[in-house]
Amino acid sequence: MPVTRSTTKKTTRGRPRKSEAEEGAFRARVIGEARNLFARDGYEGVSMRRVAQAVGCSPAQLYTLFGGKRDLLRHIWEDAFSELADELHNASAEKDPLKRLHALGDAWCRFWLSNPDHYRSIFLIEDKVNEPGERYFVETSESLGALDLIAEAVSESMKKGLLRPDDVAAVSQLFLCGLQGVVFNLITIPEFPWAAKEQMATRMITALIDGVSPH
Amino acid sequence: MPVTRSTTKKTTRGRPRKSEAEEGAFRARVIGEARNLFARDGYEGVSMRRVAQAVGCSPAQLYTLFGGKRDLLRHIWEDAFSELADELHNASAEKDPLKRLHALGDAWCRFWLSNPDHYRSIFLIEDKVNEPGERYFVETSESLGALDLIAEAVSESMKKGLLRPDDVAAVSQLFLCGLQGVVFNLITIPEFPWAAKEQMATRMITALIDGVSPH
DNA sequence: AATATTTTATGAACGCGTTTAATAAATTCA
DNA sequence: TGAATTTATTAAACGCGTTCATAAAATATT
Repeated sequence: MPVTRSTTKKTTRGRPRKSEAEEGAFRARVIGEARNLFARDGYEGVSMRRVAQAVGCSPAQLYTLFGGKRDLLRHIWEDAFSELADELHNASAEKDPLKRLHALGDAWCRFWLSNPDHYRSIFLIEDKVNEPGERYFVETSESLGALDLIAEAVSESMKKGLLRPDDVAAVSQLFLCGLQGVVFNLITIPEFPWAAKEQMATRMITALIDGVSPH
Repeated sequence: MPVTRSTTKKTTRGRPRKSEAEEGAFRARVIGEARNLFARDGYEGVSMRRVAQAVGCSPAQLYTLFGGKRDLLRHIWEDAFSELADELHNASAEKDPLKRLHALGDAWCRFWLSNPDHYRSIFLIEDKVNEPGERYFVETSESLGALDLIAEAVSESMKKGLLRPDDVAAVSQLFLCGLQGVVFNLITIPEFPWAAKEQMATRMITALIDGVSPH
């Protein structure tokens, strides 16, 4: 066995590796082209072959930089997530923790409901469910960053006696689930005659807040 | 234009149509084989070609009886749904409408959480979102039958003053969303450290009931 | 028996995501 | 200048869901 894999080979014999800058530039170009195509024709409407053609490389080469089509898509989400992060940040400006909690939930729902295509691409997929470790949702810090903000508001509310003392994580997750449920149903079953489609998110938030309030 | 398409042609000239019995038997056979395969190897793990081979016909013929792979799957759900319907029916035995509401939500969540593969196959799909009209979820009466039972419990609870008077449909849908959110999150992000995974459904139900209770 | 007609069944193809074996390119060493 | 070696790139293939033109089958009419 080679005792130590020398940290940096002084001289290598074969073809040199692409510089990180080169690789980064190529990645960026692929992501850019893919974003355009996805935006125009949707995730399902764009094939890897088409992305490759737009970039000017072979389909196979895409797989040297990205794990697959979904992984490629993930790099595009990050824009969406940062936009969501902005809105959550704005919502966090509210001082009163209960109002903030409400604002956070509202922002979350409003964002996804106005970006249903993103939502579908991200959450509605059954592929490769059992791939352990790297999971897109948990991976993307911005996503569960919302949970952190919620947890903060919940914790603060409990300290101030605005919410019944309880397991902060559990209550926060309850909120996330409620919001997720509203968004999920409204997006996946849009033709169902939902009562008060607009107020449903607000309704969920107020109901949950009431439900975990003192008395 | 042919004035009247005669209701039943006395004699037709070409090859006679397959009798409904024949067609039904064939359908049943396909569904049976498909169910076995899906149960063994999962939805993604079974190809139409394999189903056809198991049945003993060409892949193309499957498309004369079923709209596609997903449509084929839908016929298999119906078992699952009727099982769910049974459990919901049991839950409906409870007289007290609030307790019944709780039992219904509990049954719903427990069912899906113990059949995550079914859940994923049914709910987690982004294909053909915009096909108008025939939508699997709404279509399957058993599914929103749960909503009817919930609505009944909600309505009765309101009449008895156990819940704050409100739009019955809206409140019922709120419950469905909350439950859906819990199940969705627990199933799609199983590796996340959910606090109190088991009690989460109960927590959601009680919180929502509290949230829409008087005072 | 031959033909026309209607329905059933399928072989072959399409584009898809992805893998892989082979090739091309770029460098160091002899 | 070659040969060796390492990396980059791709052509070809696989199995997939699905479609469609065509073939096969089964009947009524001539």
